This record gives sequence, structure tokens and C-alpha cells, in this order.
Amino acid sequence: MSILEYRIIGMSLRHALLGLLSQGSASGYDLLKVFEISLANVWPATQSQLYGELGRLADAGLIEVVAEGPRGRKAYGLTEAGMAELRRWLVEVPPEQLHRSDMLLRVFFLGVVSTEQARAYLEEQGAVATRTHEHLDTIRPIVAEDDRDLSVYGRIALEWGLRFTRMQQEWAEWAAREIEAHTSRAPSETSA
Amino acid sequence: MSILEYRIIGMSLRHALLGLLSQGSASGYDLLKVFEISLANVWPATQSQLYGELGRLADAGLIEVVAEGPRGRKAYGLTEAGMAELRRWLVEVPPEQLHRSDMLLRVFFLGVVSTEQARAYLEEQGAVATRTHEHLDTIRPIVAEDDRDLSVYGRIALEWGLRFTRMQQEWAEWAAREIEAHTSRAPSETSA
DNA sequence: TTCTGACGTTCCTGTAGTGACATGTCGAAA
DNA sequence: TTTCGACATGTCACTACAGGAACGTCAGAA
Repeated sequence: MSILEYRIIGMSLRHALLGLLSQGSASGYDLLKVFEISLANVWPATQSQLYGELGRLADAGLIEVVAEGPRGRKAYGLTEAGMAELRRWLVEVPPEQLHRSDMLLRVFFLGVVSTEQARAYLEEQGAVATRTHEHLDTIRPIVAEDDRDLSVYGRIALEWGLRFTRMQQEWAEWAAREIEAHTSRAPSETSA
Repeated sequence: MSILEYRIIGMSLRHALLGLLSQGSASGYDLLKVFEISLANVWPATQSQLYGELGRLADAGLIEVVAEGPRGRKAYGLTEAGMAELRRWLVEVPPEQLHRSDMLLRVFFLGVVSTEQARAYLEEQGAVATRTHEHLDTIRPIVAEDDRDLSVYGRIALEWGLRFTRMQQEWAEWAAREIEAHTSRAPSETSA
């Protein structure tokens, strides 16, 4: 049996923009703020990427300028074709199951530092996860209170974050214990 | 190019190579096989990236050619400087906490498809996670049996995968139920 | 009035990542 | 002997991404 086979179908910035515009028209600047705040942990994007992509989407007829404002502001809205593309992506294109994981890569090579350093590293990771988890927990009531029709998806995304951070935290603790157990069974020279 | 002007922020392909070479010398072709098989879901890399990076690492003095074989084969090994850099990266450089998540991005916009489609999507995600989990579970005894000194880190990485997939699966089931509950409370028109 | 700061877009440079193609060596089979 | 497939490295063009400089507009404060 071969290791998982998957295809990487990139370009989700495009669909992030379509998704945001499906919830109302906005300018590049507006969208940039959304990326800086609410979408930062999900799909970070920079201004140079964003404006470029908006231009390409407009050329492709997926979005169009629906209003112009002061200072050259252009508000974009989704076209029919854009909405169709968004739906198609959501339903038909399989999501990426796995992505590059800096952390996992490190774990593969933790053996080259001392056991003590490896344990300290994992404890730090657990602590970071705990902090993030607590932060998410803080904003949970705020999201829950927002009872617009769509907010169920906001809650689902938040819950993912909560579960992910808790998992990471428990894993880090388990891993640190595992290293300790391994060390006491077979004490190796501290190699760094 | 001197080591001084060599940038070391981000770019974990570099450290993946150093990590692999820390476990024994290997040629570009050997390393490519490792990326295709065991490192595929952690840090995918292509051949064009790999050979280029090997050249740059050699120029920077972090690795060196330790043997030459037939068909122009060059086996690389880690230098002292390379090992030092690997240790530095592991211990000093903080890992990225968050990365792009295609899946979460989709959840944010699930509202634009019908409730039925959204539920189906989440169930599919749960099923995929379950399959991956089962696959990982299958290879668990193989990893456990390999009792070299370093294998504890292999086990830790595997455990991360197991916990991650279980978390994802439980979350998808929870989310599907959540959507169902939301729908029965406030039945909305199927919008697609 | 002038200055400042937020708004808003455009462009630039450099690096990272992808897929395809080009080049060549070698062993074994037909 | 020819040919084919695995081995092995190298290069190319293109896209994605990051960071920021440059530039103009407008509202309100000093």
C-alpha cells in the first residue's frame, strides 16, 4: 500500500475572496482588513497578492466593480459566474488533506539535540497551544451571541480551533513524557 | 557565497535536508525518495527544488560531497557547520504556529451552499480522516518495532498524525450534527 | 491654512514552489 | 547489438507569496 496520494490544487486565495464577496461587496482595502483580522489564521494574504488577484478575478468576470468611492476606492461584488465558481469549488474540489507542517518536521529530527532540549521544546509547544486555546475560549461567547443565520459556520470554525489546540497540547504533554520514559529506560549521552 | 549572507529564516526545506543528512550521507536521488515516501505528508518537495537547494547548501559549506558513484552520483554529508545550523534551528527558531488551512477556509463559506451539501461535505471530511487514521494505525506496530535510538521521535510524529486525524473526524461529526440541529430549529430554503 | 494621519491603489524586488523538459550513465534483456 | 528502463543530475518558465516603497486623496485637528 502506498502512502497517501493527493493532489494539490492551489489558488485558494481566489476562493477566499469570492467567499468574502459572497457576503457583501467590499473594496480591496476592506478585504485586506478582513485578512488581517479574522482570516489571518486561516488563510493569510498580503496586499500585493490581494490587489493582483482582484484584478485577475475582474478580468475573468467572476467579480465586478459595483461602486466607486472617494480616493479611487472601488467596491467589488460577486457576479453570477463568481457565485457559481464559489459553489463549484466548495462542492466539487476536494480539499487538501495535509499540508507542510513545520512542527512535525522538527519532531522528525529532534533526535539530534539533547533529550533535555527535546523535552523543553515540546513543553514550550504545549504551553503555546494552551495559550491559544484559552484565547479562543475567551472569544467563544462572542461568536455564540452573534445569531445571524451564518454564524453556525463561524462556531464550527472556532470549535475546530479549540479542538486542534487542545489536541496539540495533550500531544505535546504525552510526547514529553514519552521522551522522559525512553530516556530513563535507555539513558543516552546528552549529545549536545 | 559565504555562510554570512545565507538567509535562514523560513525555508524549512533546507532544514529538512540537513535533518536527513544528519542521519547518514545520501545522494540527491536518495533524498528524493525519502521526500516521496516518508516525508511526503510533512514537507513535500520536488526534484528541481531539491537539487537546487543541495547546491546552495554545498556552496554555503553546510554540506559537502563525501563520495562519488556511478552515473555522476554524488553522496552528500553534513559538515560541522551544517550540524550546528540544524541544532540552532531546532532549538532557537520558533516554529510556525499556524498555516493555511484549506479546509477551515471552506467552512467559513459553507453558508453559500445548501445545508444538505454542507452536511455531506463534512461527512466526507470525517470519512477521509477516518480512513487516514486507520492507515496510520496499521503502520503503528511497524514503527514501534523499529527500536533504534531515534525511533521515539518517529513514534511521536506518528502519534501526532493519529491524534490529529481522530480530532478531525470527531470534529466533522460534531459539525454535521450542529448543522442539522441548526436546520431543524430554523429551516432555511435550500439555496443551491 | 497647513499638517497629519487614515484611506486606497499600484508597482517592485526577491524568494519559494511546481511541472516539464533535457541530458547523460549504466545494467540487463531481447 | 540494440534497446529499454532505472538511475541521477541539471535547467527552464511560470506561479505564488512576502514585504514594502511610492503615490495620491481626503477629513479633521492645530
